[in-house]
Amino acid sequence: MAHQTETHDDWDDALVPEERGRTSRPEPAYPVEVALAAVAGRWTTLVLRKLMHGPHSFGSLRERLPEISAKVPTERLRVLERRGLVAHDRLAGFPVRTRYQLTPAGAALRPLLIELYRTGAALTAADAGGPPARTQAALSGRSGSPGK
Amino acid sequence: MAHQTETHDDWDDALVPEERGRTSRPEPAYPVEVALAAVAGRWTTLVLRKLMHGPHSFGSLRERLPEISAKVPTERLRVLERRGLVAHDRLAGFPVRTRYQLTPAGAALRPLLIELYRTGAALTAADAGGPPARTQAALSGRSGSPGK
DNA sequence: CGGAATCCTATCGGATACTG
DNA sequence: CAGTATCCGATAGGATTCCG
Repeated sequence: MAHQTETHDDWDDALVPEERGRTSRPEPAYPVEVALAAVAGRWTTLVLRKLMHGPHSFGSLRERLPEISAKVPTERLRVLERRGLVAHDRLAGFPVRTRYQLTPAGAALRPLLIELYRTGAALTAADAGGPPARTQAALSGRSGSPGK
Repeated sequence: MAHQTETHDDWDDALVPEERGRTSRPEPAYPVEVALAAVAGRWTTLVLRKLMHGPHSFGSLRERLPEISAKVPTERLRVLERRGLVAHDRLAGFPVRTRYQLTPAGAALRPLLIELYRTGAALTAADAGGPPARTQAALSGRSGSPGK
């Protein structure tokens, strides 16, 4: 394997397929950060999951998530809206009813939620199945030049 | 479609394939939360990405992530270790050198990182391509019984 | 070189109370 | 019913300093 003069920042094409992914800091435009920002925050994935089933009203969401406080769904929904992941409309008439639903962009988060579940389940299984994975013994003790 | 007496919490099998996924709060054992916890925190995904390429020393990591402060990588690495995602061994001898590398469990995060990038890139593209997605106009005005 | 300890600040999450 | 406004405690992140 050829190593260059200095940097061997070998960018993995699977992890960083584009040029804009080659950042050395967590800038907001970095795609991974964008996706994380979309699902970040307590209750966010649960709200999204509910909305994946279809539209929900404000109270309807709170019913399904009983332990959520008053402010949180408001905050979450507002952020999700600002990001274009959720939209709402008001069904006027009686006691005002608002309907929240995912936009196409929001619906696009579905594969990510599935992958999050899958990964988390796998990690949990690994926890129970095997030991803490102290791979120390598997490490080779090469003490060559530090490289840089 | 059969609806039961009260709850029509139709659980999407893709989103919630198992019984333990049927939670109404963000409990730590909920797989999605497990996965999110693994990649949560500033710089975490970047650290993981570096380690995906292979082992790194403490200083090596800081070199690659210049703007990271001293405490953060320590904290991140410790947390990742506690979760069994990273392991380290010390290459004794001269100025002590420590080698961090992913455990098999840590390497299992790779698909998630890829999916995060993919999703984030898609969201960004949607941002640039289309308007803020005020789908209000696209919402159908069904004013039937709220269901519950 | 590789950390641990300490301090400080910004932000988040939650509870409560009030408004449209 | 559907929010908004305010307060507050907990925590995360960053800088700095010191120790193995």
